[in-house]
Amino acid sequence: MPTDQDISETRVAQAAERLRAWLVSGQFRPGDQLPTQIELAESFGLSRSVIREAIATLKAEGSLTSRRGAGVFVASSVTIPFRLHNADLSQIPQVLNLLELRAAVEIEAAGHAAQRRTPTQMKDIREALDRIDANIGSETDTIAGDQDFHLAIARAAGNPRFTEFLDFLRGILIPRQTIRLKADASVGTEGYLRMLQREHREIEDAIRIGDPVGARAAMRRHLGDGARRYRQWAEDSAADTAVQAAK
Amino acid sequence: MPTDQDISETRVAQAAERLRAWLVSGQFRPGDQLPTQIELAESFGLSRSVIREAIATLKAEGSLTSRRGAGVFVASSVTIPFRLHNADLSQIPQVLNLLELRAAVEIEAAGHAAQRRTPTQMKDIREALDRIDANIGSETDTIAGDQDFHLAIARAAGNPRFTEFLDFLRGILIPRQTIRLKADASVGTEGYLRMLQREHREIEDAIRIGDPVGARAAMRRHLGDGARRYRQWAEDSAADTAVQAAK
DNA sequence: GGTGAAAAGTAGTCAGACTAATTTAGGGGG
DNA sequence: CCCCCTAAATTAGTCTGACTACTTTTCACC
Repeated sequence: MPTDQDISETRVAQAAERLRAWLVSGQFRPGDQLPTQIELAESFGLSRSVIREAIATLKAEGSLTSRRGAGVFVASSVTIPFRLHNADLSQIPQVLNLLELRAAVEIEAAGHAAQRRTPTQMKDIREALDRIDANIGSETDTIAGDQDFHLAIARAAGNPRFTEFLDFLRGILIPRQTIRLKADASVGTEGYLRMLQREHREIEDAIRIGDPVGARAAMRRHLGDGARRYRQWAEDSAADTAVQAAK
Repeated sequence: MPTDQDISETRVAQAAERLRAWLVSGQFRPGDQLPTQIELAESFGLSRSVIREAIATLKAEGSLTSRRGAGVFVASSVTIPFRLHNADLSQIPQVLNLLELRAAVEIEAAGHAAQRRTPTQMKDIREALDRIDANIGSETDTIAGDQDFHLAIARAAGNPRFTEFLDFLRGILIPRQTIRLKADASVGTEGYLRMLQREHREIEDAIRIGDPVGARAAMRRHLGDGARRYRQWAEDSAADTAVQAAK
């Protein structure tokens, strides 16, 4: 059985990291030419092969381009990738870990929203809630409404990175969430949705009156409950489905 | 004016293309081991360097992994990339937005750590603090110690996704942070570091006694102060440095 | 049959040389 | 003075061979 633990980073990874830092810090701006590979090798104290592989990595990520005979250049727009490795979302603990990460960001987003939301953003939040109320019979519309509500809060936080990151996690978790809601629905759609709406209202209230502590607390409660419900449902259905052997 | 058109693909690109074809065609399935680099070089009629760079490309894309001494393998499970677009960190607001995102995760990590930390993890946190005290004269050691402290807390949160994500953000923000510390240092290294340590101790106390609310509050204060200090320094030095033309 | 140490196998790193392309510099002609 | 052509310098791409660090396998020993 392989130990499967990456302890020591390779020098290629280290070099790539240093180069990424250069790009991101603005030391080299889009279109700029990097030092020659030989110079990089000398200044990093590494061999040219390692530098070349690091550059190959950044080229694959879209951050660098190179022209034979000319040099290595910074691509027009720098994007830094973050990868979720081993994202096996059939594993319940994996999903819970991601839900927890998302909760961390959403809780803080609610707090910022309470301090920064514009009147327009407040209106968007409120309208999302009203839409859920209106569609409380339809499953799909309700899911969409719930997404809208959380998205509106993220926007109101006034930090585009929050929106970006939550969009990313949402994309991963939505399929799971849909299943969860269906499971909950079997218990009793309407009652469940009304409870959700109570939690939503608490969040909205705190944001409206500009109370960041209250907004964070309400959001924490809301997401904590959601995670608990998911865990419960997952364990129940796991007991049914019996076995899922190797990975 | 450069022709700027890549007409002839490099051999690295060709090799990467052939390997990609293997993966999508299902000739090699997730978890499978590829032929050795030497065998690949021979069968492709290319040098090992070219094969290695092609592999580096596919690793960057998340399709392959390699284990030193063992071999190259098809990535066993999905890796989902999250990209920070237009991450121009020479812009101060951009840095502040990322610091805020990091704070959201670190605050929650401190809370989880207070509830979940093992005795060993508690010891790691404490040792990181002691190390900062011991090196309170040296700049570089202190920065490393600070990183270790925050890293130990992230680990103690018991959710590997937190560690992963914070590592990612740290890699981006470290160069900035280093600069910031130097700037602060000019004001008075020792006094500044002692203040940092006071904040650190508060966090550590709360985690030790298992108080998640206190841990989150202390971490929020600590990171909030850090962001304020960074903003202050950035605005000051922007006024000074005025211009930085081309190189 | 289990165990531990030696051997074999494999990716990671380094050094140097050569190839092919671009960029720069210089010289000659208009 | 400018333009164009050629030659030199520069630079990324490729190849070779060696060595290191780590893992897996083998095999003798208990």
